[in-house]
Order: sequence, then C-alpha cells, then structure tokens
Amino acid sequence: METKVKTMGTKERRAREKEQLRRQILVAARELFVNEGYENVSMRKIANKIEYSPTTIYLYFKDKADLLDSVCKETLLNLLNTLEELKNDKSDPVETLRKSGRTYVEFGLKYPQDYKLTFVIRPQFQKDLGLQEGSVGEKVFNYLREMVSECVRQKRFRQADVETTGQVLWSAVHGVTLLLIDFPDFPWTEKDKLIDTVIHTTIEGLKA
Amino acid sequence: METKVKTMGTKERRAREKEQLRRQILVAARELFVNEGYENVSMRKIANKIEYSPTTIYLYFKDKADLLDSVCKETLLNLLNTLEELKNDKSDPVETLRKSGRTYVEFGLKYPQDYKLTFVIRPQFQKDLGLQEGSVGEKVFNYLREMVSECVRQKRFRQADVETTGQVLWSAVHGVTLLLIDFPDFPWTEKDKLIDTVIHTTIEGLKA
DNA sequence: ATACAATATTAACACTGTTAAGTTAGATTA
DNA sequence: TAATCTAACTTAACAGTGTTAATATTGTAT
Repeated sequence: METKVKTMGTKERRAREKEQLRRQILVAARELFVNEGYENVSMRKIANKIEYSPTTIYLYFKDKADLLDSVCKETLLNLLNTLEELKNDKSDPVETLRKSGRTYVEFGLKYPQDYKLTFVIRPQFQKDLGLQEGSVGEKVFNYLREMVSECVRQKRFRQADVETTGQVLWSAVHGVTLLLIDFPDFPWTEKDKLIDTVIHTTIEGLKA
Repeated sequence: METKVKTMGTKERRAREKEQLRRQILVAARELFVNEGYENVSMRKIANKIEYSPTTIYLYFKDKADLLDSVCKETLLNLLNTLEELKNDKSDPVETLRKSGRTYVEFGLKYPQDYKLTFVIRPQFQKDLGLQEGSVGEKVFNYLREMVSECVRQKRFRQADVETTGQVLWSAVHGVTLLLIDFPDFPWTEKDKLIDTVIHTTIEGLKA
C-alpha cells in the first residue's frame, strides 16, 4: 500500500518535471521566435538556450510547426484574458465594444511578433485550423460575439446579424493592426488617431 | 563606322537576352512561390525549372529576398493596373471608391499567395520599405488618395482628412482580405456579403 | 587565331529540420 | 543489494538549404 502511494507520488513528480521542461522549451522558443523571427530560429538554437540536445525537443513537440502552434495558443490565451478584463465594464455596450477593439489592437502592437506569429505565420504552416470547437481561438471570437450580441439586443445596430457584424469588426481591427506592424515606416496618421478612427468609423457604419 | 553600329547592335541584343533570362527567372520564381510558398521554394528548385545552375540566379538577383522583392513589385503593378481601369468610371465618386474596394479585395483573393507575399511576407524579409518615393506601392496608395480626395472635395465625407480616411479604408479591405485568405475554414458569412458589408460599413461610417 | 569580357558552372561551407539508433539514469522488482 | 525495465536524453547521420569563391565555357572583338 505504502509503496503504491510512493509510486504514484514519483509518477506525479515526474509528470510535473516533464511539464516543467515542456514549459521551458516553450518560453525559450517564444523568446527566440519573437526576437529573431520564426524562420530564423533553428531547433538547435532553441536547444542551446535550454541546454539540451536538439532532439530532446522532439520528445515534447511533434515538430517545429507544433512548437509554433503551442506558442500561438498561449498568445491567444493572453489575448483572451486581456479582453475579458473588460467584461466588468458596465458602461454602454457600444462603448465596451469600442474599448474591446482598442484593447485588441493595442495587444497586437504591444506584442507585434506574437501577433503576426499567431494570425499570419501559423495559418501558413498549420493547415486546416478552422477555429475548431473548444479552441482558444474560438473563445476569442466568442468574446466578440457576446459583445456584439449585447449591442444588437439593445437595438443599437442597424443590422441584427451578429456573425457578419463581428466579422466586419474583426476585419477592421486586424487590418489596422497588421498594417501598423508591417509598414512601420509608412507615413501614417498619428497612430492613436488612426486606431480610434478605424474603430469609430466601423462602429458608426454599423449604427447608421 | 559599320563595325561600331554592329557592335552596338549586339550589345543591345545581349542586353535584351539578359533581360529575357531575368524575366524567365522571375516567372519561374513567382509560379513556385505561389504554388509552394516562399519558404518551401529553394534556389535550386527555381534553377531546375529554368534549366540553369542555381548560382546563375545570383547574376541576376542579389539574393532570395531580392527575388521576392522583384516578384512583389510586379504584383503591385498588376494591382495598380487593375485598379486604374476604374478611373474611366464616371459614376458617383463614393460609388467608384466602393468599387475600388471590391476590386482590391477581389485581387487579393484571386491571387492569395501573391497578395500575402507582397503585403505580409515581403515586409518581414525586406526591412525599411517605407513605401519610398516613386515606388509602385506609393502609386497604389496614391490611387486611393485620389479616389478619397474626390469624395472629400464633393463634401461627401464628414471628415476632410484625406490621409486618415484613406488609411481607414485600406485597413478595412486589407483586414478582410487577409482573414479570408488565412482562415479559409472559419465559418464566415457568405464571402461576397462579408466583403460588401465591410466596405459598405466603412464608407457609411465615413459619411455619417 | 588570339585575347578578352560576359556568362555560366562546379565544389564547397556552414547551416537547416528530422529520424534512427544508441546511451544514460532513475525507479521497480526479486 | 543486484538485476531489470523504462523513460529521458544524446550522438550520428541524411538530405536539403542559401550563398560564395574559384573555375570553366561561350561568343565577340582585335
């Protein structure tokens, strides 16, 4: 009996240790991906950073794309948490939606490489990620759905189609985020003004 | 005298031939980039396709990024030409702007890989392309400026700021284009409806 | 025919992602 | 405690990458 308990204890400890190394790899990978770009990071570089042999990584992740995938899932979780803080906001639902838009863009600009990794690079390497059920990505879009729903419920928008409305908003914030990231030298209008105008214009267009 | 003429003739022919091979490389590169993705195409693959040795390419292009750069410039030129056909359109300027938006998105969806190459991949490899003077990219944005200007001149938009207005429109069409390309399995509203709604919403928002 | 320039190729370097085989170390059992 | 088993990790290798330097080939001009 006692030995059995002991056995199970060590098993759990080993599982914990395994999880620890997994996280260590993930942290190293994210840092390198973000600082040097996905395609400039080799498995050997990651391995060096954590002081393991390159092949060890393959015991924890299927391949480099899987590693990217895991990094991106974390990013989406961060984004979701950041957004959900706004749920306490009890002001006008349209105002909350506006704030959500700002938060989304700000998140993208605060972690530009993570954003690109998640929303541009990953789809290229990881085919058929159709925002499958239960995924973090789906949860993020569900957040948007909720926000829009509330506006629709209160008849603040011309159109009642929550799906389309949500997608229009996503297009707008995604677009401005990526443009600001990818063309930093373009003669943009003052950044904050541009972001606000994009969001404001879209919302006004939905109300009209 | 005659020899001199002959000399200059051959010189020109050689220059033409050189230009021909350059174009051949460009065509092969574009086809491979589009079909297999930039990072899955090696210089050796391109060389195989045109039946030259890999290093020959380096006599015509500085490196792989330069090759990508040249392919993208062509893409921008195609986009510009496609858009400029709309200049004959003598209907309402707001309507013309709407059509321009549609044309832009349709171009992106017709050549999705070219679009991503130009507006997402290239900025990653080619730093400091700030839409420099005289570039094709600048000309594309100038087209947008003109369209917006006309609307502003006729006082069809609330705001008179041509720059910001143009950037807002660009954000919207860029956003929806990339989302449709990158997440083909997402449960989008019917595609045409979504595109139209994005453009319509943005323009309405500008009018309001 | 000879010299010359432009063009193209071969060989090599230091990398890449990934797999298969081999090693080590720690827990379990006898 | 000694033998066994197994999970964790490493070494070695493969086929491929972008790119450079040295070499060879070609077609033109003297």
